[in-house]
Amino acid sequence: MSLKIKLPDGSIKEFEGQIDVLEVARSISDGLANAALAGIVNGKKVDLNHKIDSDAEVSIITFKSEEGPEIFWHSTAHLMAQAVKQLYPDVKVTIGPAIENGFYYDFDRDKAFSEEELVKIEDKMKELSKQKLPYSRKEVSRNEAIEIFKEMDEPYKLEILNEIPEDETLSLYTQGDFTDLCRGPHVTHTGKIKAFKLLRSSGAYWRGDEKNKMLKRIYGISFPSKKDLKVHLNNLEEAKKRDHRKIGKELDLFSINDEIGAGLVLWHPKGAMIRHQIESYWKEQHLAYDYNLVYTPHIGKGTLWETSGHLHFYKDGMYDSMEMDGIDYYVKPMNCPFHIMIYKSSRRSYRELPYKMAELGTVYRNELSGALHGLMRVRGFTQDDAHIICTPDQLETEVEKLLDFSLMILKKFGFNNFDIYLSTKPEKAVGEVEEWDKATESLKKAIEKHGLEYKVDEGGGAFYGPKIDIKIKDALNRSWQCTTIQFDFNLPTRFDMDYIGSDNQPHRPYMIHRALLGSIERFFGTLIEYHAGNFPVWLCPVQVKVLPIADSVNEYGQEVLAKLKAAGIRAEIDTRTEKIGYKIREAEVSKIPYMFIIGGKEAEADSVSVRRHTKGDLGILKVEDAIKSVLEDEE
RNA sequence: GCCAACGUGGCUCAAUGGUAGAGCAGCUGAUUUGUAAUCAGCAGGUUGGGGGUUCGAUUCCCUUCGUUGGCUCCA
Repeated sequence: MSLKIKLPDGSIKEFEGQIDVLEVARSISDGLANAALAGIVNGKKVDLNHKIDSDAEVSIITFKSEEGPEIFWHSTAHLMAQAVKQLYPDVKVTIGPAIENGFYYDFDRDKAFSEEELVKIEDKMKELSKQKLPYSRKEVSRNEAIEIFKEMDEPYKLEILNEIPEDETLSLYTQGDFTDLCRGPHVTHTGKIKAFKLLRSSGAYWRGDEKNKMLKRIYGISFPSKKDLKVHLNNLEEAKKRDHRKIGKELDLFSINDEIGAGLVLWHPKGAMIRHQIESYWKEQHLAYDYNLVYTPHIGKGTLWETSGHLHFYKDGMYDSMEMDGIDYYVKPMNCPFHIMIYKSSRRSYRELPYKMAELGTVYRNELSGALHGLMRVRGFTQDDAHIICTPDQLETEVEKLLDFSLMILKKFGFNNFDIYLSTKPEKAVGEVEEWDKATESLKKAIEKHGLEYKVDEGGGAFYGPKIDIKIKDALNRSWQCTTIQFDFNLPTRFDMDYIGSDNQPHRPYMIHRALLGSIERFFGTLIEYHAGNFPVWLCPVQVKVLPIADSVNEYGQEVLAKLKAAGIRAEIDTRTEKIGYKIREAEVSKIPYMFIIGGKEAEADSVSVRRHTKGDLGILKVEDAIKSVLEDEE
């Protein structure tokens, strides 16, 4: 956050860090005569040493804060907690932060909050908002805080307080009869919160740990005005329309069948055609970039998974073993061990490195039933997996190439907006610190070389290495991880991988796992939502629909169809005896990008009337020209 | 797995403690049509599965499976 304000004497002051700007704003807007203009920066009160008159001109020049709405949401969370405590005094409060899209507050209560109760809470919040209760800050020592929350009988707050060092000073925020332990900042008073909506209630484990008690969480969103709220709720409605599950059904792309099993996807002909296009492109590009395409089995012996460590670290995620000839086999949850075995199938020289293997490898993971979500989280999926085995010297170049390659592929699918995350060493990790540093640095350099913005997830790496993740957002603004580029300091050692260097000595290679699309299923889901089913032309299962106006031109229609097919375009013809409006509607609903409409006029002039999906009639073109424009659109 | 909500013909949805109805899709016939729905007829459901309460349940209860929203996890 940064704050820049202009004082009455014309001087400008700037602040960085966590600023309780609203505290500042209050001093200004309330126009307290001769009030000291003060703010809170990084939790400390800052006196700006300026006495101002009630009508003095103090203006905020810039106030930048990524967490801008979060302050607002967090204040709303407090307001909600106050309402809940007033309505249900026995409920214990826990925590209630702002999140990416709104806020939540977790309460300890036996019963879940019903929809009617949410409405009741909303009404109470409205009431409290009208009272314009100021949020006041008070600083206390930890021990004072403990006394206060003991008095209030809030065990969760006490649990938090007990973990805080004794000499720490804490802040409490109080509005009306409600006090919460909170770092702040907050809006000035509850009256600022004019529009809010409690969206849903759900269960959530205390501190996110399934061993703990399941609390009852309420999610909500708020805005300074009713209009903003309306726009937001409207956006949510719009977003639902592009839900991949809905579009997948409407366009007959895929299904998930109860009788087969949860999280197991059936790709229908149209979805399969899109997948075929994705995979063909993927293979073509990998070959062009010196990857070796490989195929590996779906199951492997238990001993293999013991060596890899999966049976130790990942057993819960694996399907149970099956026995054959007294030996346990497991369905693969990952492809790595197989690729490693290909690498190890012969002595490798440094001259062979980097050695790259890529496979569209189908894996099965036992995801929790409650976590399954359309194509986004399934139990059987195909990763576009690759492993790059290289020397330490090659690391940086390889990472850079990889990022280039990833971005090129994502762009081809029309993705231009995504979030990039760099995840660094967690506390528990294998490998040397220097190795981690070197690898992390090379990842960072690669991103920065592209001038890309990224967020650092400190300690968010896997235990076996740092990684870059690229996430794409879906219709409901949830982000889904697609691309992942991960280092691995674990498997090369576990499998005792080596290569013979120029010094004729064996050396341990570096290994990079990467998936660009992530899984074909999730990628497809994201693709559907991103384009709302209006896929780029090169992916469309049917690119052109030929629509004869009457039976009399069906024959000409067939000729046009043949020409389209000869040009390599996926085309169909609709020769049913229906009105043209009906045929067009069907093609539009199916989101077919091009309609070639033909009647007597077109048949005579060797032409077609071109209609583009969502754009309408583009006029009459010679068949060859029409075909050419479709082909151009493919790129 | 946990906390909730939901589960009616292929799809979208309606109805009731007395045993299910519409639109779309499908089928049949008529219509030969100029840029987003031609008309008519037909067929289709033991209301996710199992159990219970009841004279009677799809409607109430239990259980199971699944879906949805979260928690957790992750591609």
